[in-house]
Amino acid sequence: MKAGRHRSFDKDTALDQAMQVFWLNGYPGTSLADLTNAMGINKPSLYAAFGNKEKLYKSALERYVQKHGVIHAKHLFATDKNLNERVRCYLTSIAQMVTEPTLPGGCFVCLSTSEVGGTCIPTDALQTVFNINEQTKAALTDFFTAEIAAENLSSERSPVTLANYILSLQFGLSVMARNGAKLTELNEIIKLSTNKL
Amino acid sequence: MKAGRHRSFDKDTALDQAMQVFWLNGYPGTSLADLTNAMGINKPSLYAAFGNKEKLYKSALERYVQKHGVIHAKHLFATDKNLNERVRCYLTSIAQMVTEPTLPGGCFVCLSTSEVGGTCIPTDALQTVFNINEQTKAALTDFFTAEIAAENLSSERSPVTLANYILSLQFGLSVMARNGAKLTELNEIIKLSTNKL
DNA sequence: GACAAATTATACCTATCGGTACAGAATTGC
DNA sequence: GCAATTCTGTACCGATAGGTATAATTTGTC
Repeated sequence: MKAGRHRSFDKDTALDQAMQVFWLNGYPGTSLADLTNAMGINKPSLYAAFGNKEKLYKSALERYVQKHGVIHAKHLFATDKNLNERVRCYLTSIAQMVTEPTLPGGCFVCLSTSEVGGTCIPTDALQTVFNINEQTKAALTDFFTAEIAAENLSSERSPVTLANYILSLQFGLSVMARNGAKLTELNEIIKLSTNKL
Repeated sequence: MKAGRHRSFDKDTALDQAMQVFWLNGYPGTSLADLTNAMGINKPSLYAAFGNKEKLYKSALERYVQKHGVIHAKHLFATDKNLNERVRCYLTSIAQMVTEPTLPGGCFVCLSTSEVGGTCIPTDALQTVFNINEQTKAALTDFFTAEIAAENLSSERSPVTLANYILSLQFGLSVMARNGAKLTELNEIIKLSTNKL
């Protein structure tokens, strides 16, 4: 055990709280006071544990991906369903999350991407958002490449185009959720989107 | 002519500048200094002409709708194309705008909708955003209702569902543009989205 | 138990936030 | 030309922004 006074809060729990605040309000809309209130700590503790606002934001984004982002991909690889059903389950899983009442609503990465254009988000954080989206796109591209190779899908359209299509659907669902759309509505959209893959 | 010193700037031009700043940075990401710099006026002039930050934001949103929002609908009613082509032209028109290099990128209303969840946007402005989206949805619903009545479209799916689908596509295109997607990529997405309405 | 190391709470820093008071400058009606 | 009116520029307001110095407190090591 290392010497010195012990941290009186759980770092991961505090990061979860910070993530939810950023998720709700975005980067410029979140103040340090918002963060310390939600995390139940004071500023020096925040800076000692997480660096600064920007680094905390990046950590929150990465935690979001781990906790609420990667969990949906498993539906794409379920062995007991055909391609259409799997993509539908994947998107429905996302739709459930973005409308989940106990969460801030929408997708944190989508909000961050929307805010990316502005001058108020530090360059490093901006790059983190781009990287996350690039990873999602790459994963979807790989998925569709494999599906085409397995002849579950026509090769008429490129895997990249299909990946872009799904990614833009995810974004669309997220913003719709922020606009107050209900899960049933999102599921209707998904049905419409995936009946012609 | 009314008495007193004349306003030394054009109100509509100044509003256009403000709109672009809000469009780029969002509501919490835009400061009064950003606004006055872009508008080329100082704060008392801004307050005299536009009220305050929130009212200016609402005015900017309404101007956005008039200047960059309503112009796309005409493609839905072109008489020389079938339904699929018309919807495609509508979405392509939007895709062009959200990727237009001389504009801030993405859709202002989409960004505002994304930011709606937070606590930093005043309630009135929030309501304005909801109203705009409600109008868009209503217009699309009316459009699809008419198309079904004209037997250009199967009545399997409700006009509201179809409207939600198109609206979520618009949002998806907007966020994709913010993520750096090129117009050609967005057009691929649109082709994929509309090839079996 | 003394000391070194690490965390805590308070208080403070400068800069900027949204918003305004006030004085001077410009314009019209008379 | 003068009064009334309206806008502009500067300077300022209290509050809050992100961030930190400092001292007190808690811990493991010797």
